[in-house]
Amino acid sequence: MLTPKQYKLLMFIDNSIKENGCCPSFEEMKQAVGIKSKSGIHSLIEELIERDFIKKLPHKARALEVLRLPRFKPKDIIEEEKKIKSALHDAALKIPLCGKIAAGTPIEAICHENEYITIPYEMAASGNYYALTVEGESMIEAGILNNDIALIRKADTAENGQIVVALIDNAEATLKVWQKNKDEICLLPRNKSYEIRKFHPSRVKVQGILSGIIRKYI
Amino acid sequence: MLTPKQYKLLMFIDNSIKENGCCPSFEEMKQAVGIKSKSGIHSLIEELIERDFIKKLPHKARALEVLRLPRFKPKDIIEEEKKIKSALHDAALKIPLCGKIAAGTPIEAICHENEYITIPYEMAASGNYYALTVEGESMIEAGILNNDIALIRKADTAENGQIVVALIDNAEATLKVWQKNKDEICLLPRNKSYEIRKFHPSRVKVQGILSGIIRKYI
DNA sequence: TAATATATGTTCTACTTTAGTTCTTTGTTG
DNA sequence: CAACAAAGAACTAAAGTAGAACATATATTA
Repeated sequence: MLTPKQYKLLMFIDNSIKENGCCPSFEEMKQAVGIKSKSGIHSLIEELIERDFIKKLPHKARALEVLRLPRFKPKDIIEEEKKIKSALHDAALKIPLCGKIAAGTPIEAICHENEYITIPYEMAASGNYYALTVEGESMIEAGILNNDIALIRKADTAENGQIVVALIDNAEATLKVWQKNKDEICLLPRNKSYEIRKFHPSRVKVQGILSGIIRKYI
Repeated sequence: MLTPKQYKLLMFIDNSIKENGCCPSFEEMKQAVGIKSKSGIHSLIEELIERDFIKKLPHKARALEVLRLPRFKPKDIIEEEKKIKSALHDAALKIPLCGKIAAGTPIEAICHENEYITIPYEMAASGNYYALTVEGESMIEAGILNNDIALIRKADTAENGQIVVALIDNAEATLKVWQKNKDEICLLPRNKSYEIRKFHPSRVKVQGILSGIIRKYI
């Protein structure tokens, strides 16, 4: 049976010939298998020849031929493929990135369908999510900075104290702490130099609840 | 198997015969393959004959015959594989989650190999990354809160002003703003109630540079 | 049909680039 | 430390490029 490297190389050569019609060079094999020296490839190939998996025209370059393929995969390869699969599963969550939150238009209107952000799987295990770029400093004391990416779970109601995306007069979307009193909605900033805004409940709609923050440092 | 030029020529000849019904001349092949001398074509053809891909009627002009073509994969399989590859590329990376950053022991020592966090692909396009849970409030004015997940890019040097994971006396790891003066390292908090700590350069090592923050709201 | 022109194919030399081999060093692991 | 795997340098070989001279087919036409 083959070692993982031998298996990987054999499959690469076979695949490469079937796809490109021509035999890969040692340099290409190096890359594919992930080793840094041609001598490594050389010995792998000798081993594959010895085991009758490939044939070589002597004194020719790029003149390998695959004779047969192994029936079984080495265990390590199976393990690796499983990992890749689960990584794929975990990573499958892409959510749309919907422009800037302080913009004066409703969120739906400014969604570009082709911008997505990949988010941590655990972060959005269920429900519908979207992402916004935060503009402005009004939530700075809640650790939400300008240009942070806010992950929003779609919702139309909120509990007091939650940070929400609120749509005011169907025109302006903003990220604030939600507080509903008897006859009014208060949108609380988390920055002392910003003022609390109060609205009649009919003027304000919850568009989503803040579910995560992602920030990148350059 | 074939070299790229051999493959190109073989496919051209095969195609040409199928399309025009007759074998192309050397001049035509020169153009098709992109070389400037007939001798090159000649040797390519000799090689193709040697490998049993084409046959030649001796002492005849334009008298080549294609015997076989390299085995190909069905196109749909190639397409599918490409899709998987690009999905993988887009997929989020998993990086190890390494315990809490304020802990008194060096980071390497507390890494649990089996805890991972999936992060946005764009966030860690290259290099080696790991993640830490932030403990404490010392960076609160930089928008980094208790329990945030800090994404760290492994590094052993930093520029002044960057937020780094600093290891002090090989014992204590901490997240602070890095500032190197003439003869001392200053670790600056971003919280007025914390003090700046100063060390002799020999006592402090950079373990990584803050590359991202991920926060989850429940 | 023989002579000839043109198209086509072959061989040679010289050279550059790419590919493959071998050997030494280095590092790892049991 | 022995056994092994990998990395790298130095080397050898093959592939590719180019041009010229030569050889052979095929077509033309006197």
